[in-house]
Amino acid sequence: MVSKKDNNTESDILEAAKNVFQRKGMFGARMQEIANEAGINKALLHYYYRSKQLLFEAVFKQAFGLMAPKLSAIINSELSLEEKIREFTSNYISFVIKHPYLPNFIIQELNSNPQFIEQLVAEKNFPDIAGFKKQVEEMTAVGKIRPINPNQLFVNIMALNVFPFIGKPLLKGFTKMDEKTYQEMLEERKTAAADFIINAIKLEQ
Amino acid sequence: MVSKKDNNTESDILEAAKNVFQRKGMFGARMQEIANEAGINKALLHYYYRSKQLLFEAVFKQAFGLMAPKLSAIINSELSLEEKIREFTSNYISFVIKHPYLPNFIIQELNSNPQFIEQLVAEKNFPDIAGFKKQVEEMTAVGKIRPINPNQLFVNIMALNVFPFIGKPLLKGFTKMDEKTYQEMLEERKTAAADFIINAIKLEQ
DNA sequence: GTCTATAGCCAGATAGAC
DNA sequence: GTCTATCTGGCTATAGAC
Repeated sequence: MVSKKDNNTESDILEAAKNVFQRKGMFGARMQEIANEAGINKALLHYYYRSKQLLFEAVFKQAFGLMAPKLSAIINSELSLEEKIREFTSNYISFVIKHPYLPNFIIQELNSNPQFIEQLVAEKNFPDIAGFKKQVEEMTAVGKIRPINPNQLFVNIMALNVFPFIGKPLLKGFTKMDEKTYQEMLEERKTAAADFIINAIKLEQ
Repeated sequence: MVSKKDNNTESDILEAAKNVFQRKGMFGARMQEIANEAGINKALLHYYYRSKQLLFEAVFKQAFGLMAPKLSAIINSELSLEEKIREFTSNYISFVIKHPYLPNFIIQELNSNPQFIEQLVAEKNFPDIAGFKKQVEEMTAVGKIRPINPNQLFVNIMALNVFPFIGKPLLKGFTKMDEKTYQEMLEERKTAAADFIINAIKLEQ
């Protein structure tokens, strides 16, 4: 039995580190700022996590671990292709509206630390999408959807869901949307993004 | 007349800085590494650009200035909506295949330096997309496309074009594509992404 | 314009008291 | 476990010779 009392400091640190790392990234973050946000002392960070690098990895793995299973659960469910797309889009956008820094954090760190990927793949942290690909091929074969490379469809689904969060400043610059309008646009995407995808692939019978 | 000789060192520095900043970001980059890559001494960086911050801004503005006009030219052309989408998608993807670090660099820095946006907007560096929006509304009004919020369509177009570059490590992890397959997928997107968009909005008459 | 040498600062990490 | 004080290294920036 692992003792469960007194794990407050440790989880306070992780929570504070999450906030700071997600806002500032690995290099932009300061241990002092994390300590302040956790309401403790710098030395304690090292007592619990030994180094900045290790603290960062703990945060990253927790963040990634939060996203991956949600995706996996839907991808590998018994739902029809159309239902999967609607379900995933709606769930994902709702989730990320509550954790807006998450996608950018993950993407950014994966881009600057390619070794993370190998590690994550090796540890089987990536949900398998083979079932999804097969489903797309079957739907194509029976003429229910327009022929499409399953990888392309997967990329499109991810792009339409993730990019509005990562590209927010850029998109706001172009479209001149204010913050409120942007949030409404994101809300609308819970169904609008799925509609867009379904329309793109569906064949009238 | 501004003298044009002897601008080699200055442009060597900018080129080296571009490479390092795009790979490592503002905080990850080291002045020493930039100096090495430019084949000169650290002190010279300061001689030409005064500080890391100013050098960074020079790189960023050059990068952003490379992308924005291409987009603007197409958006504000006389092409039909469908042609604009096909033209933009094909041009953008071809361009970024040659400059793969660019989108991530721009997005990342816009996300961590919100003041950049205000500056860019103030300096009118963002192409105006009002003409595009109007075109979408007209096409909707005459029943040529499915009704869609023009902002949503714009977001979708950007997402489908930009995300495959920014999310590359993530997408490779999920789809298990190797590097060669991934590049082929990107090539295919020059037309496939546009097809996807057109199919999503087009109405059979 | 270009270099070497170094100042000055700041952040991560540690020692050691309590 | 938690704190204060301090070490240490690395990085930006500058001084000054050539």
